Amino acid sequence: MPLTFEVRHRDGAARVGLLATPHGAVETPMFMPVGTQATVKGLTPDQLRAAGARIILGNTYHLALRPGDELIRDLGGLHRFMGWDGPILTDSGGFQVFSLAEQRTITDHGAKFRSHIDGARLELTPERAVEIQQNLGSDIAMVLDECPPGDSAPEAMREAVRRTILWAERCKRHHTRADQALFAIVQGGTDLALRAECAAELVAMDFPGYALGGFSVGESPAAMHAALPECAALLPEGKPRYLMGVGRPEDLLAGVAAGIDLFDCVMPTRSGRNALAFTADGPVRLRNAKHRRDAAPLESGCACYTCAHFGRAYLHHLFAADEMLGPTLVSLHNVAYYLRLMAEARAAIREERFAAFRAGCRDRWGVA
RNA sequence: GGGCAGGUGGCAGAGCGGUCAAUUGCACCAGACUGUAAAUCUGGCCUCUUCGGAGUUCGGGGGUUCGAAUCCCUCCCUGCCCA
Repeated sequence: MPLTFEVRHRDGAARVGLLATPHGAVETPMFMPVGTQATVKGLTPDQLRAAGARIILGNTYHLALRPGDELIRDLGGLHRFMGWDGPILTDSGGFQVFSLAEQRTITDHGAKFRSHIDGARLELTPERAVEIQQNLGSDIAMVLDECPPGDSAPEAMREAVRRTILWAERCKRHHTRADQALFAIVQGGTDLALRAECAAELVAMDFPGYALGGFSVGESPAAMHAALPECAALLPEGKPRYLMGVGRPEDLLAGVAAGIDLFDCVMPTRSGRNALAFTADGPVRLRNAKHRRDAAPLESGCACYTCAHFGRAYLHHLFAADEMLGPTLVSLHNVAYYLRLMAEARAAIREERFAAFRAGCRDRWGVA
């Protein structure tokens, strides 16, 4: 078995589980930092591990383009290539079908792209997406899906669901690597009937794990929060559930409450590079002048390397001076904060006080 | 002492008769960031404003003109070159 999953505690719909992969086991709910181009931007594997990261992401589209999936295969696979020996999940490139919309056309055969690097034409088919991910050797691969914008017309949404199902089937048929699990992705936007239809089809194909895609793609956060519980409930109880691309701390807790096990998001690292830090007391914009003389740590009580060694004034200075250590230190803290939040959520679920924990967090963040 | 070149918003630096409250960059201030085309992007940055505008600005003073940052006179100041 390339992957096992076991639910160990429940608190309402929220659950604590253990996900075991060929590169190690991780407790869930878990947040996965995003390392699109075989690097979680600005952080070394050691720093990631120290921040609490146990499983990270890589990207099919980016790595196939550069340096090439065959090259990575020949060099021993993605784990060895990037020096990360823990579990890796690779995204299929489905999100690039969405985010590179300007230079792409979609047919049932696949998505034709224009490389964002040099403009070269290339095509990502379900089969090719699987092949790339098998070459990368990730522990968890994702099916190629079509991820329409949140404000898409109902017909476009239905078409995306139809194609996502079609592609999932082809991915599954093409997938042969025994030490890799292939997860399916449910689309359908905030239309619950469409979600249900998509989930039913995919569940019938019996994947080892399921993701909810197509969230945080333009719809309101409130609409996403409202749809999550029902969407998560459409997925098999005993298999891992992954909410793709989400999100802010409050979105993560909404997902956990709905019964989601895995999350990924660029937010902690991208925001970290842009001087926005997440803390138990809400976001801190380190470029703001009010931190110029503040010797206090970014977050008091935080055990991360950044908070243990530096004050806000120093971090402010690093960003003002455009020093590369600033993005690194704040990314490090943000990743540590996200992972601590997940650890606290797991503890709260074990003690069956998750709802109170979530309410307390929202209170301190100042979220309405 | 003589010659030349200049003095524009925090800084650098455009503009050289009206469309100029004045291009642009930097600095500064604030905001955004959700399966990474992002160490990125957006907005603000003379004063007041009921956000429609209004009032004062381009070294100082005087003048020409319907109209001047832009032309003339004069004074002050800076840089370079020659004595």
